[in-house]
Amino acid sequence: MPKRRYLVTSGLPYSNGRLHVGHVAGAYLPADTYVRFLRARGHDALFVCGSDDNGVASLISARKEGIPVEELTAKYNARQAEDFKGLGIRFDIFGGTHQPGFTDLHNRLSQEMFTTIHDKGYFTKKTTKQLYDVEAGQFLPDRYVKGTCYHKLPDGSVCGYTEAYGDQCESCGHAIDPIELIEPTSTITGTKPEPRETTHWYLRLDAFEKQLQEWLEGKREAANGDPAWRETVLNFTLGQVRQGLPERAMTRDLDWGVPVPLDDPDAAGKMLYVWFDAPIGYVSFTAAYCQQTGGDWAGYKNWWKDPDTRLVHFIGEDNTVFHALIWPAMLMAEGTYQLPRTVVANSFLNIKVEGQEEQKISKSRGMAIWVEEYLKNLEPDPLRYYLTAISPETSRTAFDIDDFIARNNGELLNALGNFVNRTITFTRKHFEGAVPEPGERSQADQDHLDFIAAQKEKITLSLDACRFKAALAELMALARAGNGYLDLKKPWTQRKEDMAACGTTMNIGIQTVRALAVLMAPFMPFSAEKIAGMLNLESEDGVLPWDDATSELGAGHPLAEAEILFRKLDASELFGAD
RNA sequence: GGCGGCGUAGCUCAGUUGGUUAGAGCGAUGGACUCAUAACCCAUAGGUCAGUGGUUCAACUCCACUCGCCGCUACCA
Repeated sequence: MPKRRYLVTSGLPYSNGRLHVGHVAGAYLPADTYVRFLRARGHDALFVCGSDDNGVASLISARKEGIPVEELTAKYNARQAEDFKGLGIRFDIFGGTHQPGFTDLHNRLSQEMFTTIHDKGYFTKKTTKQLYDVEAGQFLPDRYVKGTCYHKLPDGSVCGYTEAYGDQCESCGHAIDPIELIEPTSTITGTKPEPRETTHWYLRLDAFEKQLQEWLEGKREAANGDPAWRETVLNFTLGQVRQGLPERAMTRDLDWGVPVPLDDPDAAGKMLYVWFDAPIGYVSFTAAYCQQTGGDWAGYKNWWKDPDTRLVHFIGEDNTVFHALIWPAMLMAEGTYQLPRTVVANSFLNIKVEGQEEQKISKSRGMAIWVEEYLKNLEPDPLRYYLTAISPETSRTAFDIDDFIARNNGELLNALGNFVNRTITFTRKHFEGAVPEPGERSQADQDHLDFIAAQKEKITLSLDACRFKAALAELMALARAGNGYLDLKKPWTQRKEDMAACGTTMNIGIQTVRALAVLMAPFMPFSAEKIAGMLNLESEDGVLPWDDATSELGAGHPLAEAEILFRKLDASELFGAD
């Protein structure tokens, strides 16, 4: 297999809060698993992420917490970085669009892209009326305006719902133009905003409709080693294209962000739209990485402008429109960058606790499992395992605490952990702490070895296709088969009758343990590392070469003492409210 | 209203171009074993694949409609 070069990104987390399990399951854990898999197969991979610090949401949060926005984003950037580290999600670089050491490069690259697109004529300059909060001194995004719904119902009356937000009325369901709201109120200050004129630059997405459509249509099938895109992403984006793509404003009236780099009085005091600069974060963090490791930030071009680099974005479903339509359109407009090869979008994760209905994860209602809290008491691998097992790849799924406990105890502990433990323990005890001679293999022995190879192949295919849940199920099938094999061969009986036959069984048992260690490493790196320790395997920076799953550990290879991989969990001792 | 998705065993879900008796895990029942974190293994039970109609030699799989649930509808990210 030829060595390939990958640039993998995870959607930038917004640096105005902590991370919960839904974030992890969406854009971060699958990406980390994928990168570990690529490296195990010998490919080059650069894994890039960082926080999204700009935009109005962090300003609002900073106001709420009563601290400067720089302080707020720095605080959450650091805490999120810790969370990722604790979970074994290992980015090569974790930057931030407004963090010290990153801002200069980020602003520069963002402004360059804006300028290039502007000079190529893909922006339209337009002046519109928007609501302005005089007290806060800022224009209000739709969502931050509240008022009475003006929408006329079929019977001729007016909806009149008084709690309607500026984007949509929850009572009649109609989309709202905030300018039309009756008695509008700013949700920031509670004052009445006034309409003011403002000028912005709109990206002409319509100019790229055809190009986007052809590009997306080409993603239905796997090609050139790139997987087929998920149907959910294609259905959504192609549906949008079919309906026609409107112009979208790429600038905002704000004082926090990347300044609009135009020599135009109308651009004074304006910033780039946060969704314009956020994906450029992937580029600027790459540049920062190049600067930190090789001294030359311009090295980012070797990743971003080289057609041999495969750019893969992992995101949550809410980011689909930005990563699969707007961002590619920006890249098409700019003209010198490579387009994403793959955009992997996961759906949201709901949460379910005993006695209650499944519901959305919610900060305000305390319905969330925070990574920080989890890591205080528990090991990362069970969470990595569970979140992959219930990965919302095709539709929403729910984090169910009872289910988490049941899977930890029944699958990780009883099936996988116990198999590793019984195999190592028995072999050490009866074969002087080393791998026994393979001896003569029966049909059953060969069948089991064939099964290992078959599972490795299935897992490889599934991971290549970014089907993490399916790959993990095949891994568990191998652990179960290991248990079945031992029960079939009964080495505890063989030991008394035919020591050589017993040695053959345990030799194959050890080969199975080794295969498990290699194949589970992308999913559960900490546990894989423990098994590697028991088997005295060489691993380079935590990477176990993928093909070692089916290469045999020789007779006489020493074994270390068995170590408990997973411990039994009880729901009552975990996950206190909030 | 428009776009999209979902509805498969008691529970959670898989079913990759339509093709033989529809699968897995958990749970339940019965049996076996004792190397192991009282774990593991084997067997059995259980489904009119939401419903109706259609295309086809053949449909869980394609088409139409019905019922139920959900998401999105774009300057909040």
